[in-house]
Amino acid sequence: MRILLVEDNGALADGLATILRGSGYVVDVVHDGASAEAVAAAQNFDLVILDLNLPEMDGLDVLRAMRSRQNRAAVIILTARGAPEERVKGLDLGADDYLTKPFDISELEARIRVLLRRQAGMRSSQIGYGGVTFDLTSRSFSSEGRPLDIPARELGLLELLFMRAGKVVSKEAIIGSMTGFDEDLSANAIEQYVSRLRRRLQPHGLTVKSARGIGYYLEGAAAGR
Amino acid sequence: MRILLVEDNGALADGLATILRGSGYVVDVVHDGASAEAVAAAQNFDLVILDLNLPEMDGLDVLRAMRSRQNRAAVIILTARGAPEERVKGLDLGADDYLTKPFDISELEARIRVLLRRQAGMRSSQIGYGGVTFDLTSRSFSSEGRPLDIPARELGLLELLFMRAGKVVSKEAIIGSMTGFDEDLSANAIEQYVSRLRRRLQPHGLTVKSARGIGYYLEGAAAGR
DNA sequence: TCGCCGGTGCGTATCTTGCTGGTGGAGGAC
DNA sequence: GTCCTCCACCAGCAAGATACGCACCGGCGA
Repeated sequence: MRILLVEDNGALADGLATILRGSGYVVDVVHDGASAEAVAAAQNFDLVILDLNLPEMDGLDVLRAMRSRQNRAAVIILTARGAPEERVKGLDLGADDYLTKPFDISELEARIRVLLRRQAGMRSSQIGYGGVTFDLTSRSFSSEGRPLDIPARELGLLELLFMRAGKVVSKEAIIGSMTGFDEDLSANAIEQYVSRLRRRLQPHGLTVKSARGIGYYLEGAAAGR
Repeated sequence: MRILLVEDNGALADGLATILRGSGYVVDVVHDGASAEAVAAAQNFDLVILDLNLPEMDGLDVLRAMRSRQNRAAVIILTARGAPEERVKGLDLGADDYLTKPFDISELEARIRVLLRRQAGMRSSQIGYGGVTFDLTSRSFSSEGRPLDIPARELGLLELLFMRAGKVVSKEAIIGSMTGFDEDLSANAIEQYVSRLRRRLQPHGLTVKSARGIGYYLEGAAAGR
């Protein structure tokens, strides 16, 4: 986990950096707004701890610049100013949290854990295959950021194939997982869905291959988690 | 956007709920830990505001129970206790933020915005889609600098679609996040809002697409998050 | 009172679903 | 290599499901 610490008070910066390193984070320190801007633009950090009172460039301006550059790192603001309007402004500018000096080190560490935990949690719900990604939470497919418009039945089949990610799924297994107790589907119906899916997916670099007499599987470069 | 407020002090609960509703959130209120547990288990909320001092069941236990059930809703803890160890404990149990009473309403609202924004994967307070931008801070839409005048219900729906950033949102999810306990909405009503929104948004280059049998999503070039 | 907002009911247009049947190709038997 | 069988594929179709938008009504605030 990589943290950028922006703090002009040398003693405080050193102390914080030492403690955070002791907790296992990789910490880079800069002492003014302009360097913060430059470093944040050049490298990727998971988290930025940002003092508001900075020489060269105000902390809020650093934040604004980062966000306008689509930098998605989490940001914790540190400041001596306690005015509520200040805090609200910082938060609305895109900060994720706010601590007023003097603060408790263990509380800072707890808040860091919260933010890193959230970031980790956000990532894990997508599966990519070929040019297409599947979002587990919304159960929807998208290609290049655009949602794919797929009817329910075909979507169910595609989801199944995605979950088995490139392995062959037998026709019986497909029928089994797409029907309830009292319903049934002809094997031909499955072939029908496959045919329709193929046509729909062709522009997106994803193909459904058939294993003759056995079943179907996805072909395309696996990508993502 | 749906919020669960857990607070045993009746006056405070009423006051907060009124203010939040005034800001356009759907707010449900419960007064003790056991009910909080039950309600959170049964329904989906975008955010839970949780007092720690509760009858029946401690706030931290409610939080623990939620997280162990994989409930991923954002949680803000409210408490009179100011001890740093208390805060650290709350945050490490899975809370996303912590406010000590007495707190500033505008700060609470700012922190709510931060959490909702983060859930949507956004880093700044402005979201652009097609020719329309949404400002999280003022919860208002504008096109080419001019504010758009949209009735409350339609605004809620459009906000939801914006927050999901072009992903498909199921009709059930829409109904869920637009209604509280005792209310309900017909599926037809949603279709109605969509229809009205479409007419309203057409001049501004923004279209609501329907994924038949699944839900709705926004179409238009996404810009800024 | 008027006008706007929120919500329901219903007829119509559109899309999906599952089947049938015909065609073509794969692969085994000889 | 040739033939033959079986399987996969797809066009087309009818029935059913779903979304759409209009008409309309009640409520509330100006």
